[in-house]
Amino acid sequence: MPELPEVETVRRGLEKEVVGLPIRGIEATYPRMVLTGFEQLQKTLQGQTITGISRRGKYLIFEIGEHWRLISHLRMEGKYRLAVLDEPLRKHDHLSIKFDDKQLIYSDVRKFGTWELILTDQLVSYFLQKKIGPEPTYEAFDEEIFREKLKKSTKKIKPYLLEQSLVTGLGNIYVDEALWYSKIHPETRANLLDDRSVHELHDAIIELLQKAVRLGGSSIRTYSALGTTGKMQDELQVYGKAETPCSRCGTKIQKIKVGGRGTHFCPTCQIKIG
DNA sequence: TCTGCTGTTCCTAA
DNA sequence: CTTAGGAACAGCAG
Repeated sequence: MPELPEVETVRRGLEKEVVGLPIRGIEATYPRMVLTGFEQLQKTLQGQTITGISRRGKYLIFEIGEHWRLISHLRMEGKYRLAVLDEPLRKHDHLSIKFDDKQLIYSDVRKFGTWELILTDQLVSYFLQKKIGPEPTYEAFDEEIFREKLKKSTKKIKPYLLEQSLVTGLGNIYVDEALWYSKIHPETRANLLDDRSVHELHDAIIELLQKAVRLGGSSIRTYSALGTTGKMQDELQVYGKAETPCSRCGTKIQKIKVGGRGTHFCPTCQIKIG
């Protein structure tokens, strides 16, 4: 499910459903996905109450009591859903948190998603170490700093944005969208972007992700789970639109490969420089 | 059956 | 430092 808007939508759903509930037990059919160890997680969280759900970039953070934070990353296909207590786990369900009268199930076909239990004290250093950049808001995402970083790099802009270090939250869908809005070719080297382009890109990222959050994210492959009823997929301009006309100029949207990822762009609006 | 594709991230090697 | 490529895993389309 995972770019920032989808993760934020899941966060809001979880917040409504599980905050304030004491954890009665945790079950795993795939304990290996708990990188910090399933047994310790089970022992530590038994009886503790979920006090909040927060988010940093694409990471969900379960706040558990004062001292513990459970960091959940959905990667490509992780999903949460609520179920009655006696519902058995299905094929791709890996973990379940049991409450008094319901359970929260984590399901993930590709098993890429992870859970990590850390002390609250370690939260800041966790994200520092992963080099997670600022949140995509006007307050946190400073255009000057963005411009200076871009100026010092010859990386292609698309893969660079996917690193999460310039700004966090973009994935393969929204990065293509943001580059289309700011009329930048995805293979443009970062240091070749002029100030005007950088400005447009900066604002496009913020506006696009904020709009996607407002619309509840994009639901591309969906079934009943928290955060899967978004409307943003109807607003996409290039992602998944290969061979259809660009809404700005009518040219057919092209699909190429950049940094190993499928990449959609308008060859007329997004001219390659350099 | 085989290939290539998929909303992510991390690691290695050149 | 940069990039490319592959790995983790499973399913789907052609």
